[in-house]
Parts: sequence; C-alpha cells; structure tokens
Amino acid sequence: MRGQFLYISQVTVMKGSSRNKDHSTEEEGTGKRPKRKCLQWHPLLAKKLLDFSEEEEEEEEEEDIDKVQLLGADGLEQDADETEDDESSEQRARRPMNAFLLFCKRHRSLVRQEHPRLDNRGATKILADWWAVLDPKEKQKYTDMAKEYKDAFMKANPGYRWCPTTNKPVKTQTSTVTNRKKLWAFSSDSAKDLPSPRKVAKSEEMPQLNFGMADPTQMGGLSMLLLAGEHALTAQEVSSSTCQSDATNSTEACQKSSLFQFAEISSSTSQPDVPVAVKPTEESALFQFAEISSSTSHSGPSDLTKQCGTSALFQLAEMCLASEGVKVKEPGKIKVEASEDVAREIPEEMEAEELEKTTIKDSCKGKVEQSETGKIQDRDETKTEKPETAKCSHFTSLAMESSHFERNDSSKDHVCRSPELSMADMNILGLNKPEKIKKKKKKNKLDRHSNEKSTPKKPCKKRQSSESDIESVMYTIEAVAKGDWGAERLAEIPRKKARPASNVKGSLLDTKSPKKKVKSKEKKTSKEKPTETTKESKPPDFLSITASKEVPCEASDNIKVEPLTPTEEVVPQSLPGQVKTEDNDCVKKIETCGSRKSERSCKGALYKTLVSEGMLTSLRANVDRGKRSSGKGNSSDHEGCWNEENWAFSQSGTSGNKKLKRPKPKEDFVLGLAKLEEEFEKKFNSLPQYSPVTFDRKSSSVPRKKRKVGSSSSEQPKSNKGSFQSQKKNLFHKIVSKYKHKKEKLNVPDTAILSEDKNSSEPAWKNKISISALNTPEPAMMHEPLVGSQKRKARKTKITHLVRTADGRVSPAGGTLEEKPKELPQSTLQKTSSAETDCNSECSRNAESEETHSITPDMPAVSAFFSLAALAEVAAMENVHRSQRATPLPHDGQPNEMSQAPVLISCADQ
DNA sequence: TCGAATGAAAG
DNA sequence: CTTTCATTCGA
Repeated sequence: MRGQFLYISQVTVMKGSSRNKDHSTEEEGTGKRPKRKCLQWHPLLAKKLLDFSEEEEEEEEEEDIDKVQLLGADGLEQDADETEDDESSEQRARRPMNAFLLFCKRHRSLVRQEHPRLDNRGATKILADWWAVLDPKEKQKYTDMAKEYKDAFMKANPGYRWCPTTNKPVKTQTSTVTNRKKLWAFSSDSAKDLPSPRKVAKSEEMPQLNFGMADPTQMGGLSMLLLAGEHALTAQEVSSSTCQSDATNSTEACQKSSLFQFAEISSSTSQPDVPVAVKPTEESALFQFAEISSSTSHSGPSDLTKQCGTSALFQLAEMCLASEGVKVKEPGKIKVEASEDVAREIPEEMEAEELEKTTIKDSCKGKVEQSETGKIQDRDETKTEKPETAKCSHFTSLAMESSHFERNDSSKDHVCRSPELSMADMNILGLNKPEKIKKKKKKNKLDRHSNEKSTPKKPCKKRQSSESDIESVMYTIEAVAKGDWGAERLAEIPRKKARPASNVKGSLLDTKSPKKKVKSKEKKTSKEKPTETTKESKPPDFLSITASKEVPCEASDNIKVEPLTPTEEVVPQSLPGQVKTEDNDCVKKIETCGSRKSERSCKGALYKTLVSEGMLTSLRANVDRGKRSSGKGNSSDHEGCWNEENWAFSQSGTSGNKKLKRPKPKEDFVLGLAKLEEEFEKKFNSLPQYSPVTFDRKSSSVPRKKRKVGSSSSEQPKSNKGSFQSQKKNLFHKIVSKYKHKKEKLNVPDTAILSEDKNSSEPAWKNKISISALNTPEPAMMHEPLVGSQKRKARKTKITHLVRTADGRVSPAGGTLEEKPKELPQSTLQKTSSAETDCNSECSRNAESEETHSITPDMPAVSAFFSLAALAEVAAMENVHRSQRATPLPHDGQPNEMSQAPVLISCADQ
C-alpha cells in the first residue's frame, strides 16, 4: 500500500515538481520515508507517469484504475514499491532486545523512581551497574528471555538482518537516519535479498494488487488492514506534507483528507493521479471501516461466523484492490450511489447495529459479494468524486463486514468492543497517533491554527451527516435485511446524495475532471479551496463522526461542500468533546488538520482494534517508535514492533507467496503474533524485577570491593568515556554525579528489599542474595567484564581500557586504584570511602596496598597507553579533585599511596 | 537529536 | 575488530 501510495504521491510530486516547486517542497517537508521512496521511485515514477499519461488520455477512470492496478500489479515497479513498503515495515522491525535491554526496560522505572533527578543516561548507568552486579541466575533469566525473543523474532523474520548496512545505503537523498533505520531493519520474509527482497516482502502488497483474487477465506483482510493502516499513515503523512505545501495558503488543504489531497494532486497531476487518489480513499475507508467495525462489534458479535469475518476481511482486501485498481472487477456501476449508501450504512450500523445485527449479519453473509462490488464501485466513486464518500461507503460496507468479522472472531475481542469502546479506542488511537503526529505537528505548529479552522468544518459535516445518517441507516438496515445492498444503495444514493451524487457521479464519470476542477479551483481562489476542502474535510468529518458515532459522509459532503468555509469557523465550537479531542490532536499535529488527524486516529483505532490485545504492545512500541522515529521518518513506520513485523514477515514468509494466501495466514499470524506478544509480555512481566535497594545492597554489600571493582570500575570507565568521547567538560559532572550515586548507594541501607514484581519476586530475592554473596567475590568478575561491551568501552576510552587492564591485573581492589588514576575525584572519594573501609577493616588496607602496588607498576604501562592529552585531562581532573578534596585523605599509608598514584600518573603524563 | 548502558550481529 | 541498533526519555 505504502509503496503504491508513495508511488502515487511521488508521481504527483513529480508532476507537481515539474509544475510547481511547492510540491517538491512538500515532499521534502514530508517524512523522510516518502523521500526514500520517492528517490527509489523516481525513475519508475517517470516511467509510470509516462504510462499514466498515455493510458489516461485514452481512457479515463477505469483505465486509470487499471493503470493503477497495472502499475501496482506490474510488478517490477509495484514490487519495488512493495518491497519498499515491506522494507519499511521490515525496517521497522526492531531488533529484539537483548538481555540487558530487557533488564533496562524492566528496571528503568525503578531506577528513575529511586533517582528521580536522574536522566535516562544516569539511569542507564545505574542499570548497567545493576546489570553488572546482577546475579548470574537472574541474568540468565533475562538472557533466556532475550534469546527467546530473538528466536521468535527470527522465526517470524527469517531473513532478518541485524545490520543491513550494505543494502540500505542505496536510499536516497534526504533523511539518512530514517533510511538507515528502515534499511537496517530489513527483515526479509523469505529472505530475498537486496532491494528485490524487499519486494518479496511486499508480497503482501502484491496480494492487494491481486486483491481481486483474494478469497474471502483467505482473510488477508487483517494484513490488508494493517497494510492499509500503514499505507494510510504514510498516505496521511504524504498528504499532510502535500497539504502543508498546498495548505500554506489555506488551512483547508490540511483539513482535506489524504484522499482529498490525492484527488487534488491527481487532478493537478492529471489522470495518472487518479489511481493514487483511490488508494488513499481505500486507506481511509479501511480506517473508517475499522472504526465502524469496532463500533459495530459491540452490537453483537455473537453470530458472525468466520464467514462474516472473512467477508469483512475480504471486503477489506477488495477495498484495497479497489483502491489499487479494483475497478477492474466492476467498473461502471453507480459508484456514487454506492458510496452514499455506504455512508448511510455506516450510521445505520452505528445506530441500528444492535437492532439489526442479525439482519446485517445475514446481509453480510449473503451479500458480501454484493457489498464488495458496491464497495468497489464506491471506491471508484470516491476516487473520482471525493475520498470522503468513498471512505464512508467503504467503511460502511467494511464496517458491516468488519463488525461481523469481529463478532465472529472471539480472538479479536477488541473488535467486539462496544461502540463506546470503539470510540474510546478511536480516541486512544487518536491520542497515540497524535503523539506521533505531534512531533510532526510541532514542526508545523503555525499551520495548525489554520488547520484548526478547517477542522471545525468536520463537525458541521458530521451533523449533517448525522441527520441524513439516520435515514441512511434506516435505509441501509432495510437494504441489509433485503440483502440488496448494492441495488438499494444505488437507489438510495441518488436520493440522499442528490447533490453530492450529482457531483460524485460527474466526478466518477470523469474522475479526472472533478479533481482537476478542484485543483483549478484551489489554485484559483481560497474560496474554492474550501469547497474542495469540504470534500476533503469530509473524510475527517467522517472520522470524527465515526468517533462521535455520527455518521454521514453524505450529508457532510453535501453540506460541507457549500458551507465548508463558514462551517470551518463555526465547527470548532460545535464539535463535540470527541471532535475537540481530535481537533486538539489536529492542532498538535499541525496542519494535518483535523481530518487527517481523525483519519489517523481512525486508522490507528482500526489498527488497534485489529491488533487489539496482542497487538497492543506492538502498537505501543510502534507508537514509541513513531515518536522516536518521528524525527527520522515518521509515523508511518510505526508498524514496527518486531511483533507486528513478525506478523508481516511471518505472514509473508509463511505464505511465502504472495498475496492471496496471506490473509488467512495473516490472521493466523496475527493471532500467533498476538499470542507471541502476549506471551512475551507475560514473560517480560514475569521477569524478576529487583528493587534498587537490592542492587544498592549488593553494591554496598559487596562493599567496597564490589563497588571498587564493579561500581568503581564501571564508574571510572564511564567518566573516562565521557571525557574521551566528548566530554572532558562533563567528566567532573559525571564523576560527581556518579559519586553522588555511589554515595547514595552507600547510604542506602543494606536492608535491601527486593521489590519483586509479580512472579519471581522470591527468586529474585534469592538471586539477589546470592548475587550479593557472589558479588563479594567479584574481583574475578572484573576480568569478565572485559568481554563484550567492556571491550567496547575499552575501545572507546583507551584510558578505561588501561585501567581495566590494570584492574584485571590487579586484585579486585585494583579496580579502585584504577579508578583513582583515571579520575581523581572518584579516587579521592574512594579514598575517603576507602579510608573508611580501611578504618573498618584491615582488608581494605590490604586491598588498597595491593591496588597501589599493582597500580604503581601498572602506571607506567598506563601512561604509555594514555595519550598525553588524556593524561593531561586526567591529571587536571585529579588536580582539581585534589584541590577540592585534598583534605579527605585520612588514612593509612595506603591512601597516601593512592594519592600518590594519581600524582605519579599526572607526572608521567606531564 | 543525542546520549548512557550492554549485547547481538554483520561486514 | 568495528559498527549498528535495540529501549528509554531528559536535555
């Protein structure tokens, strides 16, 4: 989907670029992802564009659609797109967390609680300390868990490459970072390599192209939904970007749904764009559908058998296909009417679902095909006319199906949620998405205001739609009962949508012409834009409606079109709380406008509902990723939890093939993934969580040895790293902070109380205890640390390396000494502590003495290793530290030696 | 956007 | 051996 979408966007961009720079800027403005795609696609796009121009000229809508399909289906290009998408998704796939990361994830919050002031870095350091101190048993738990994750991940993503470095670089221009990530992420489903492999991964998408083929049984729907959602995200992004550029003038553009934008773009670009527009619509439709389904699901899920579900999925698939070029199946028909009907249906579903659940079910079962055809028609209509109507119609049909589907699938409980729940979901989704969006929006805050204005329009639409919706609902109900959806829709549509219908029809008939008109209008005057925006805004309205349960795409279309601009102003107030939330999101998101936001939210909602339980974690992860990545790429990538990715991969990989089969496998995969996710979550939650105190204890319990050895060593390296890496400046701060931490730890009573989490609390205790016991002996451990990450550290900081080596050489105590040499502050502190320790016991003396001895001998070596600069820094640090804390050295000869050691170092350096 | 940690993987 | 990137979020 994305690929296609991107492709479209690119095409539009291409044209736009040729025509206007704005488009290009928009593209640039868009997420990095699109850019990549754009880059990759450019050549292809050029070809496609050519093709489009030719085909379009010859034939209008159907042909366009076919073209689109062809383009998508053609394979190479599409495959590439798909591959891109897949890649993106694959890229999305995150590496499974290693044991340490799991540990961090599980304990970071604890660390933060204990040390509120600490930032994540500091927390990470502490976590590292904890990890170092962690009992091998405990570690093993995490390592096992990590391994399990990895295995599952790899299983899901057979071809997953941890470091796709080579492949990725190809990507283009702009955002290298995002690209890198994506590239890296690669998980080739079957392991097709290189760019082509990606294509393979996209096999999923391919199915979409083939959608016509999709069997109800196959149920690719879920995957389709996911894909659609992803695509929608990407589309939204793209649209947003485009909108921004366009929108610069008017908020309307932002408000416009992606579909709308597409339409506009297409109109501007000309026929070729049409296909593009379709996809967006489909996406939106999918989202809406999902929303609807979620809403409907509550109604009564009981009966829907898998058939319904399959039908819903099937429909979704069809939708996708239609978007791609579904028209092929059943082109001509009264698409417009269908769309209207659909819109009506949606409300009906909303309201009448409960009443007519049974009827709907029946209709769905018996009429799935019809609905599909109708959907297709709707799609076409939407394409030509306005995304909104199309979405609505799609949604409605989809919703019907989806609702059934959801009902059927107990596993998909989420779907079954009551409408309210669905609403909540929507909101949640919106919230989630908004976050991602927010990041983006932040950039475009200025635009937001304008967008906000546009958002208001939505409510108006909603209202209108709501009124008409009731009727439409009735209609749909009846139709459903009759099972004549398609026919009724057609008949009904004209009635309700007389206005829009006419417009739509015209648009449908001449998809290009309407869009073109719109574009021209927009270009001409902002006023005209509103009309367009109204259309575009419709989708958002629709979304908001779905959220608010209001329905009516149709009414919105009609009303909105005219009043749009005025409504925009009014709308904000009128909008319900839900709407407001959306608006807020929109505002946050920037220009994307409410409509987009709503779309996103809807999509997100759908996505959630689909994924629901199992998916939640992945979704969250995605969201996080999106937030993170927002900088890089953007929300579109969110998919990414490895779980989800696994799905996709597993789906694609398992199916291995292409598209048709995916659906069912996808569902299975989804379920499997969900299960996996759940299992992982459970396992993760079951992982022992140690209270900071325990660690503190450990460190403290081990007392100085460990501290010195473990903490001190760790600390020093850190400080060293900081100094070497970049932060000579920060060395002191770090040291100080570390020192503070250490002090805190020291201060922390030994009462170590393991905060166990749930399951393994006791074991944790035991482990901890054992750990503490073990810790004392740690000196040996010191050597171990050198392995792995430590090596890295060593690399990073030569000094550290030296120190460590010294530590290793030296007895456990040696570590402390090393620390001292590295950083006087620590050494001084340690000295103080050591002094105390010394007072406490002779052992400390011995240790120190040993350390000193070891150190002194080492020193020369150290000095040799250290660069003069490093030594100078250290010396400076030491000097400063001394000056600051010269006093504290109460001690025996040993401490003196310690102090001397640093001096020696400094001297050596000098 | 970077960074702090560790670890796995790939070149 | 070195480089990437996985999680987490405050600067």
